[in-house]
Order: sequence, then C-alpha cells, then structure tokens
Amino acid sequence: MTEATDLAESRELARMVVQLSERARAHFADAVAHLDVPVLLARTILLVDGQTPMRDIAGELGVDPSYVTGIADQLETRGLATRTPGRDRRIKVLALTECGHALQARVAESVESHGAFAHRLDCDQKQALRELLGILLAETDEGEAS
Amino acid sequence: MTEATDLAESRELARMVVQLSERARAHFADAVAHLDVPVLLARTILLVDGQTPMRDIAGELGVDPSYVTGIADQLETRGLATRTPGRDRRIKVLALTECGHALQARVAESVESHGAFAHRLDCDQKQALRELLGILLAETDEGEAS
DNA sequence: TATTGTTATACTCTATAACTATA
DNA sequence: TATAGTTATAGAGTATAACAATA
Repeated sequence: MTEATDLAESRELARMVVQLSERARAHFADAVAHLDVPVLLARTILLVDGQTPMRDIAGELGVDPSYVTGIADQLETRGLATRTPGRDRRIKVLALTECGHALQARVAESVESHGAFAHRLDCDQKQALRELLGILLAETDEGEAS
Repeated sequence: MTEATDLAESRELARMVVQLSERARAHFADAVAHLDVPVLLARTILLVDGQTPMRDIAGELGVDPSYVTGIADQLETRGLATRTPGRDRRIKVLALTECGHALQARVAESVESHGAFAHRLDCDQKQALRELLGILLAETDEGEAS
C-alpha cells in the first residue's frame, strides 16, 4: 500500500512542478509584457554575452538551432544585436548593441521588480529547494538511459 | 548586493523548475509511449471518473474547453469513453467503457513501473519538497493579482 | 441572458530536411 | 567528411469566435 501512496505522492509532486513551471513562464511573460518584445526575444537577450555561438544559445533556450536564426534576425532587425563571425568562421556569435544592452538591463530589472520567482523563500529554504530539485534533476539524468 | 544574488538564485531555481517540468512531461510520455495512445489522451484518461464535466476536465488539463471536444471524440472513437448528459443537460460527463478502465489501469501501471517521478526522495524529502513548492504556488497565487 | 459543449478556422511555436560556407 | 548556420516548409498543439441547446 505504501507503493500506491508513493505513486500518488510522486504524481502530486509532478503536478506541482509542472504547475509551478507554467507560472514561472507566465510570471516572466508578465514581467516583460510592457517592454514590447516577444517573450522569446526577452529570454534570449538575457543570454547574449558576445561570445556564445548561436548553437549554444539554442541549447540554453532548449530549441532547435535552426530556430535561433529567426530569433537572431529579429534581434538584428530591432537593432538589439549583431551577428559577428568567430575565429572559426562557421561560428557566429551574437553581441548586443547599445540598444541591446539597455534592453537587457531593462528586462533584468523588470523581472526583478515584478517580484523574483522565489521571493518569499528565505535563504535556507532556497538552499533546501535547490538541493531537492538537484536530486531530481540528477535522478532523471540517470534514468534517461533506461 | 544581496539583492542581485537573490535575483540570480531565483532565476536559477526557476530554471530548475522549468527543466524538471519538461523532464516530468518527457517521463510521462516515455512511460505511455508503448500504449499507442497520444499523450494527451493518456493524461485525460487518468482524469475521467464518470462525474466530471468536460469543462472541468479542460481546467485540469490546462487547455481550452473547446479543445476537450476533440479529445472526447477520440476517446469515443477508440471506444474508451462515452459522453453522457448530467442532470443539467447542458453538461456532459465522460465515463470510461470497459476498455477505458483497462487502459486507465495500464496507464497508471506504466507510469508507476517506469519509475515514479520522485522515486529517489525519501519521505522526509518529499514532504519538504511539497511544502516548499506549496509556498511558491501560494505565493504566485497572491502575486497574480498585482 | 448566461452557460455547456460544438464547429470551423486560424495562429503560434517548433522541428525537419535540404542547402551553403567553412573546416 | 563533418559542422555552423540558413532557408523553406510542414506539423503539432492550441486558442478564438460564432453557434446550438439548455438553463
């Protein structure tokens, strides 16, 4: 019977995580809504550091590399970033323009002032949460081989 | 300076939650892949209890009510569930057929045997995690008013 | 008039595959 | 030949709006 209970507990936890994840997305979207940039652009602009290949940005965003082409196009069209080839000329890195830096700061600021995600957890709680999530992420890493 | 750190910590936690949520979805999809039903049907079939209005099922699935029409169609086409009107005849309730019950059991079993989501957390850890997630979910509930 | 479910349609997001240019 | 990015296209998933039946 503990097995059934364990399963139910696991399901409830999974549901909570999924729910929380959706709220985190919504929270971010709300925070940047007034900035007049699509959410994915706002997410991306936080990752642009002038040295990360587009392929790696795709990885960090969790999307296909081909998709980043469109994002980079939009960033360039809006005058927020430029593509420059790296030493390996196949590679292109995104670098923020002046406007881009300004927007990056405003995005960060908006997310912050909109109330940080884990705002009401104290230090110990955040630490505990990070550890627990870490265990679960590590667990699924291993589990994926099966 | 602690503010910047707090923000970074919140962001990291948010990232972990989102990542974990994606893995939970993938985990579920893997678990039911061999059953030859679309993931959304598998998710739905776990919710069908013979008394929940379709509108409420939409809420639990987190999709638009109109979308549930298609899901219900598929469940009926596959002989897994039937629509029956409630006492309020505007309302329709999904009820599992015999096949549907069998599949519901197999879905639950598959998810379980595929390794429960929080498998490697002990009781105390699960309890702690539930509490922390509960705080965050409650927090964003309030926060959404702003 | 308000609500449930339905229908038809349109849209958003994202991956796939074939291509180019470098290496 | 293998890899980074690009292009064009296709598909999944989902919402929207107008509608019918019922309350």
